[in-house]
Amino acid sequence: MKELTKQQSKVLACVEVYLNQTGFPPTRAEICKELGFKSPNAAEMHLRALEKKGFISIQSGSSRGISILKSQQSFESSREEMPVIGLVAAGSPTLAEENIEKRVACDPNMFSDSFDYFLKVKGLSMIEAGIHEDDLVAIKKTSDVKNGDLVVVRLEDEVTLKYFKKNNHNLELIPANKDFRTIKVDLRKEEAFVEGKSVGLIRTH
Amino acid sequence: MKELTKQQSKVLACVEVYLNQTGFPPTRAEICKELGFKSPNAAEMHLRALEKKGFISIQSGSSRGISILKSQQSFESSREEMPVIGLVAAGSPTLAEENIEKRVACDPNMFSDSFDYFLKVKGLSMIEAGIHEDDLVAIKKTSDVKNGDLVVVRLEDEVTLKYFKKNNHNLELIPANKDFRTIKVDLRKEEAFVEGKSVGLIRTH
DNA sequence: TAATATACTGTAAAAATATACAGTATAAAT
DNA sequence: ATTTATACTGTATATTTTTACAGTATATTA
Repeated sequence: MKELTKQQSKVLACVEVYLNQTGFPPTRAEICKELGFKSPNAAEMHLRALEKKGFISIQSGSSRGISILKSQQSFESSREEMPVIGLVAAGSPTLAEENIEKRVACDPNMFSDSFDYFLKVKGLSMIEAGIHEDDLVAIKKTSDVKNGDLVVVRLEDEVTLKYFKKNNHNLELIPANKDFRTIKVDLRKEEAFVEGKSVGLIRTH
Repeated sequence: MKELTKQQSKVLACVEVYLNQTGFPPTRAEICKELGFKSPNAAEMHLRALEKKGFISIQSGSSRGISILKSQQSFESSREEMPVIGLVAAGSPTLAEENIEKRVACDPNMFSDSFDYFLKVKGLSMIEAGIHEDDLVAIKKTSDVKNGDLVVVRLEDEVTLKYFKKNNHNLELIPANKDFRTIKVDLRKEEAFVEGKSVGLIRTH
């Protein structure tokens, strides 16, 4: 029921192209001219079908009142839906589809630095830094971090969000909660991978 | 010569917002309705000026034939530039141009509820709620708030962000910091205006 | 074989829209 | 003191546009 006929697909493409070129949607007559129809009703019927199938909405009575709901050519990288990843205990936070809890539309440059994904916080280890459970921390993938940065580090099979402090081979991952202990890593004996650092945070109240 | 007057700027913003919300540009009449003009010619003249200054192009004879050439606020199709307002001591936080510190591109529905602007937090009165100085709290304009909500309230000439608690005529505005005192208002003697409530928060690290 | 869906043509009227024209008012510039 | 630019109101009209109605044709389904 949700599939488009060949002609409906053409009409939808025509509307999208027109929109991209002019910045506003075409009239029925313009669609006809573009696709070679001789009656505005041809375009009208296709638009109605597209609306019924949920691809567009038509604002009745308004000229050019067509809004694209489902874009046909929507697989462009221009979408700014940032993935939200749960802080899973095992394995690094990958962007594999199964780890993505949801996506949030926002500007990748809304913080001082760009970022690659959101990490959903579990636990209370950073509570005194004002980071609560279920907050979304914006993570920029990088291993270029300084002491004091809030970083995502993977140790063995555990991923953690902590303050970063390193002196030679001694790495400390410092929580912001008196009830938690600093994780100390001797880099000569154990491995630690810096996955990224936080550039911001969002929370839903 | 390329600078916009205040009104031209408003009209351009109006067109851009309309476009983002509906997917097509507004008519002259719709601009008037939005901005409070009573003559379609008011919109017409501003549009002509915007065209002359190179911010838009108008396809003569076409309804809604407005194309944005230079966007005032460079935002993408599915996002809006949400205003950021400083928490000023005097007066209510209005969206007047002079109160807007900057704008942040993001999805107005990124939180559980839609919102109207960001309030930039001053002071530490909500620190135990994980709300820091300079955090941006997303505010939805409403007076429909419940006890426990994080609200923006105006008292006399002071605007404050606190937890809301009301019993009959006793209003309490509760901070989240032991060093601050709860503000108690007897609504029979003093007035208090609920400007809105928080639906979320963003912070730049 | 009839019914149904797709895909149109052609016409026309009502409604939406752009846009010209004639004014008014105000503040800043000359 | 007069011009100039900004910022409108109010009205009217030609044009654009939507949209309903009446058909035609063809392929597919029942």
